[in-house]
Amino acid sequence: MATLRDVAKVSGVSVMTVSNVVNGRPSVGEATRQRVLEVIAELGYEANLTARRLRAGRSGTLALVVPRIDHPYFGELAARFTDALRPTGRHLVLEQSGASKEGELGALSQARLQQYDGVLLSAVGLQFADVDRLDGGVPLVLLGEKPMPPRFDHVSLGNRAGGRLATAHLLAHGARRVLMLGGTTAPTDGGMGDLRTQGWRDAHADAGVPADPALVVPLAQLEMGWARGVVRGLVTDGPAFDAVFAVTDQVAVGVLAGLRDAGLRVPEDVQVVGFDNLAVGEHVGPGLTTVDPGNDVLVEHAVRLLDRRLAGDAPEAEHVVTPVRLVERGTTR
Amino acid sequence: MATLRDVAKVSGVSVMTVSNVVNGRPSVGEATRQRVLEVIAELGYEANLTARRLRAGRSGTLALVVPRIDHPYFGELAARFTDALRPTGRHLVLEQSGASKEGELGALSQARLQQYDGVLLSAVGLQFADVDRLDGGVPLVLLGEKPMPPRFDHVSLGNRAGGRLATAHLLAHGARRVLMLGGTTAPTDGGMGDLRTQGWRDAHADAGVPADPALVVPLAQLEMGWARGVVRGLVTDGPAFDAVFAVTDQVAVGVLAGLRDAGLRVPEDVQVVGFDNLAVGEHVGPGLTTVDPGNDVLVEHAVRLLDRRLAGDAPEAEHVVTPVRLVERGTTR
DNA sequence: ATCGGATTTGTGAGCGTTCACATGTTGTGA
DNA sequence: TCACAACATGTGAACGCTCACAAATCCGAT
Repeated sequence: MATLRDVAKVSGVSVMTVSNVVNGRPSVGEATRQRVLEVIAELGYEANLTARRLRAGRSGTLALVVPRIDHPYFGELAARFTDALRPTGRHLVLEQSGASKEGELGALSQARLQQYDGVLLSAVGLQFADVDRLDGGVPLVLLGEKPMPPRFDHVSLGNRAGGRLATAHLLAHGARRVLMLGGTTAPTDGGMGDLRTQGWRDAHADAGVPADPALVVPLAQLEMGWARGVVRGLVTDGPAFDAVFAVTDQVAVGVLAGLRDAGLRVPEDVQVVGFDNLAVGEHVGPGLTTVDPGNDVLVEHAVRLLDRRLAGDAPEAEHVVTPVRLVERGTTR
Repeated sequence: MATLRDVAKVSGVSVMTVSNVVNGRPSVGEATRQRVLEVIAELGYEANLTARRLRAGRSGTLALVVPRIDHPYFGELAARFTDALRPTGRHLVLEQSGASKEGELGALSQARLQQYDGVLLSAVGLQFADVDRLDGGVPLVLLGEKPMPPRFDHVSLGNRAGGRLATAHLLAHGARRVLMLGGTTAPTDGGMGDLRTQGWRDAHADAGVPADPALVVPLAQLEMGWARGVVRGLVTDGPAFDAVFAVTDQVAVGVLAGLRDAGLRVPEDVQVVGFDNLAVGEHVGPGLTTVDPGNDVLVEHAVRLLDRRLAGDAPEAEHVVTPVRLVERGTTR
């Protein structure tokens, strides 16, 4: 690989002048610039980003850390961020923190985060303490639901409002026994499950319908297959229900399959609402009614907050909650 | 951030000794090692990966470049690679080359690729020439279907065999007019569409059933929504068909929705087979019959080939094609 | 001629690490 | 007592780049 020095030698100028040309700095004479550019093309020189980063401290690269990229929610989110960042000339790489504790810590090590100008961290699997340990060496914006150290900028979805919206919709359309699938019977980590379940309770209170705790069914995994099996079991052995609020669309797809397995019709026998507004929801079954969590707003704010830090402003941390919106489709009446 | 020098100063040894401790090199006395480790813990020292990479030339980081991470196929693939690589101590970052030409070139620039020890490049949107331009500065394994410069290691799916398998299955189960949705009427770039369509032709030839060219319908986008609309249109205005071979599962999900829109039953009126064996296929409609493209084998070989290059062996490039397998579910009889 | 100022180019150091090698330190046998 | 390993630690340079600053060049105005 050609280096700055090679280019300098061939074009008969100093290394610094070549650097100035490469970086488009103004103080270079037109003739010199042309000559240098020719040599650059000739030698096929490309800047060594590693060296640049070591010296200059920036890399033009941001990272998005997500638990698992094969969860469609994160895939869609990652694509949104990439699209939002591309026009600004920065670029995004994705890191998976993974399910395992070690993978998570590895992804969060200062050593790794240091490599980026800024990090968007989806804190789903992380505990407060894990995140608290990170000393703000790198501009960091947290994404996700859990309570997190307030010194970090933090954008979360309107989980509670969304749960309320979804459940209210079901109750308003005649449901009386709304299964909260993937909820938490007692508050655990203040995460997604807790908040969406709280929204489910809120809606019941609003509507004056008693919220039967037996209808809150936790899920060991928020996966389609798992949810499907659980729903199938609940139809025969569980409490009676005439609607399901699935904690995620992923779960909702499993619910639809499970209800079909059990011979129940949607929405006639059981109504279903999901959460996330995944692309697949539009095309599954009669169309999944779901809560749009405002990912566009999430991305917009996250980028804004990160930019603010990158610009060196260090105002007090902000905590933004996105607005949610119900998307009505065929799984509700 | 603490540096090697800080640690050295505090623990009263030289920088090199600290480096030796950090890298677990053997030539360090036990007492010294302990002291240094203590200081490291005390100062919270973590190695600067950028500096290490600049000096040592390796980073322990591999990259997987995919067109769009929000396509479930790539999400699942990325997760597989991450899982396969984690035990080996290396780690994987994901880059999106994106739909745009510029994004693609950016992701493929030597400058970017240089930052990694090795690169897995999913060459879906790339032309032969784009890839050919890359001079092997970095160990590179190509993934994907298109014809590529033979000097690169290359793993591709058994596209043609898969198309044949899918179509044969339909023909064997009574279908006579199999729509090839997302196929190519004339060979274009030798990519996925061409190959799977060729498989569709193969199966017809095998079965002695005439392959009506009118049944090959290209798709502007391989997306659920788009495919859905096209199918709906074909039911009323297109050639008669009693089965659909969808070029991807993503398309197949759209097909299922489109057929439902048109009031057709699956598999009674129309049978459907997809390609990719995405997780969602199992739970959509009556369960999507699909071709498993052997992603496990893909990953295994890709990692093996990359490791070979990383080890410095430079034997002749290999081109591996994965074995495919039909997964029978409810959308076929 | 001389000067000040703007413009253009060059110099040396250093980012944090690792490499090749030199030096120091200890123990062992003759 | 000395030579010679074997082990332990240290030295200086270098990776390729950018920073702060110094030096050179050019220009018209005095």
